[in-house]
Amino acid sequence: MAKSTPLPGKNVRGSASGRPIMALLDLLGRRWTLRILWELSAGAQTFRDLQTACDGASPSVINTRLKELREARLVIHSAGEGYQLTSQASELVEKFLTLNDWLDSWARSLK
Amino acid sequence: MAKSTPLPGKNVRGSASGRPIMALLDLLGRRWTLRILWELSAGAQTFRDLQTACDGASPSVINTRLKELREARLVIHSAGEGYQLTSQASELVEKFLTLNDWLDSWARSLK
DNA sequence: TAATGTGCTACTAATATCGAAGCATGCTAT
DNA sequence: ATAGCATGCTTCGATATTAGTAGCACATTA
Repeated sequence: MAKSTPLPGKNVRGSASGRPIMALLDLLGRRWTLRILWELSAGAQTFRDLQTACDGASPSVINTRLKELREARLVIHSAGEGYQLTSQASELVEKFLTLNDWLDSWARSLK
Repeated sequence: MAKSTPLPGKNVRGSASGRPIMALLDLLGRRWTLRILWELSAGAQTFRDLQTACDGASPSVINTRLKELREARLVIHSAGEGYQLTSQASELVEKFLTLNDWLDSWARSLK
């Protein structure tokens, strides 16, 4: 059975509760998903640019992740611009990945 | 070659830059990692309780994730208490805990 | 019309994860 | 002391996911 896109209200891998947080944790816990959101937070990218930015990850995975992110309305594709975050995703990435201070302190603590 | 724990300053899957953000994205993008942090944010848990909370995920994966999280100093294990977040990890998880409004709006937008 | 860019799909191989079983240690009650 | 019981795992074959390479279809540009 093919893995389906985790969305609020649906059963997701590891939880049958339908709670949005579980869908989000499942979605973001797939390989390359966080990285893609991160790379797109810098601005719109074409499929190939995105692939390059992701250190040459397979097109098959990139494409699967983009499909999931589009179903989850976190990414949209527009002909001229390429792939970009929805405003909703921008908010998420802002909350989630504005971690500069935290990252510095994490890195220091591990030296 | 076995997958190693992604840490700041090291080469991680998908990036040779050593940047802390890349280590974090790799670490958090592994299955169950986000979920474990989420479950532990409610308080310390024993290995088995954590496994139950994670809907019966395999002990092998849970154990691998816990090892990684301990190496990354995001989780500690104390004999009496079980597994728990470090203060650093708590700060990080704050980011998820403050997502309630975002999650509601995400869920609504997908109905 | 040939070259280039873009967004993919198809396929096989490698890796990661699942799922069940079970082991070792340290309690605790009998 | 010993028979449970909880905890923290380890092992292993089966299954699922991801990686990696090749190449197709369409559009634009030269």
